[in-house]
Amino acid sequence: MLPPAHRLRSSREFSEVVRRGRRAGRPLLVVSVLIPTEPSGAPTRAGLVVGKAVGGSVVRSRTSRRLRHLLRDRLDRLPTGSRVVVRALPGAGAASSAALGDDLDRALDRVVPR
RNA sequence: CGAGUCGGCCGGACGGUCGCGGCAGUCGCAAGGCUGUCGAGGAAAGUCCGGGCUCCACAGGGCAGGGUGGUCGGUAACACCGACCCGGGGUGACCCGCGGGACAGUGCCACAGAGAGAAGACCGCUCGGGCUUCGGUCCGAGCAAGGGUGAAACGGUGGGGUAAGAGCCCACCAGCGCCCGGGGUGACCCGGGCGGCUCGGCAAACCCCACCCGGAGCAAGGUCAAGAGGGAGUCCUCCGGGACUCCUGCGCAGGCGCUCGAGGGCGGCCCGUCCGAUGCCUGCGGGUAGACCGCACGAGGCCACCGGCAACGGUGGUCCCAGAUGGAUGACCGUCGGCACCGCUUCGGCGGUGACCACAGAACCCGGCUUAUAGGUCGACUCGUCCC
Repeated sequence: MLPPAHRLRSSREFSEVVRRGRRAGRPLLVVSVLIPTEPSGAPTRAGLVVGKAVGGSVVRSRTSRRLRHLLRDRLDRLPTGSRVVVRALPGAGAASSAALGDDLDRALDRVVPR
């Protein structure tokens, strides 16, 4: 888990970010980001989607733990107050942390304005 | 030393950097910080049985339905466990058994075969008669020993008997039924006697018998705030607020009813019985959830001693051991260990390479069962061979 202040908690927020946010796909994952119109002091919040297509429960848990650690180190790259959802694609279960981090970096590059 | 049987345990280790959740303490108005401590499994899995717990209007009788099925014990309970009995397998340790009833009734027994149940005569055996090319062949009567079919053909061996034969008769054996004696709590076992001379299998076919079973499930269920409002979220904003979406003992419309009772519960049906009034039914629109409790001290783990063949029980001591809720229990790096492959080898090993490291992730909690599982380790026992 991320610290409570940085978590997305409800199903409604997840679908909102995925539906209305900017999206960037990579072979292993898809990143959706919803950036507030005006910068605010609110914390950046994130959530993961790791579905059954990724693998069994052991594989899913391992994948989401890896993604969580990778995402934590990159939260400061997003404007404060933005919300982000990372969805793992079927290949993610077999990927190493390094490969996942690579895809995550490239996706964020395309989604975040500089 | 070799082959094997049964059971128990472990299932990566250490270090570094960065992190997460619970609890306790402490600092702080608060957000949060700091310190300490704990933090996945033997199957957490499949969700197949059994219970605890919670709610329901205490759940009664009959029918229907479901389950169990050697005996005795263990247990909260079980379809589980232990010991024993019976049958089968193994030289043995030991293993396997869906193990009540086939004289309560109904039904089925494929293929092959003449015949699959109070069955049957294909080859065959015997006697009589006809024909004969003297090899046989046809008709009638008797028979079921031998052959053949089959998973299974209705006792076996020997003798008597006969035209040939047959429990037709006799002896022994097997089997069935009944009786007596002995052992065992019991399933059952041991011994003896008598009887008709003989009776097949399938109940995981219907069925019969005995015993057991109320339903729904932690999204169970409860507490708190608001009082026609409240809560959650998004967007806009002139920061006063406004708009929209969703949820809810909420709303709107129509209907029925308040002891002459709408409607409903007691799993299904019947009987019976109970509940029942700002209540109930129908339609419209709307379906993954405000916070907290339940929620982790329990049929609990470990260690002694006692009882018991054992499963297990009793007494005493000691320990506190996950509790998340978009869901913690970890991520990365290094060293070691193991495995596979390659090279070298003085056969002891040495070096290198490898996105090689079993099955698998708690969600109310326990007891089981079943299934998955790389590798390692310990113990008891059996058989064979050799040595002393």
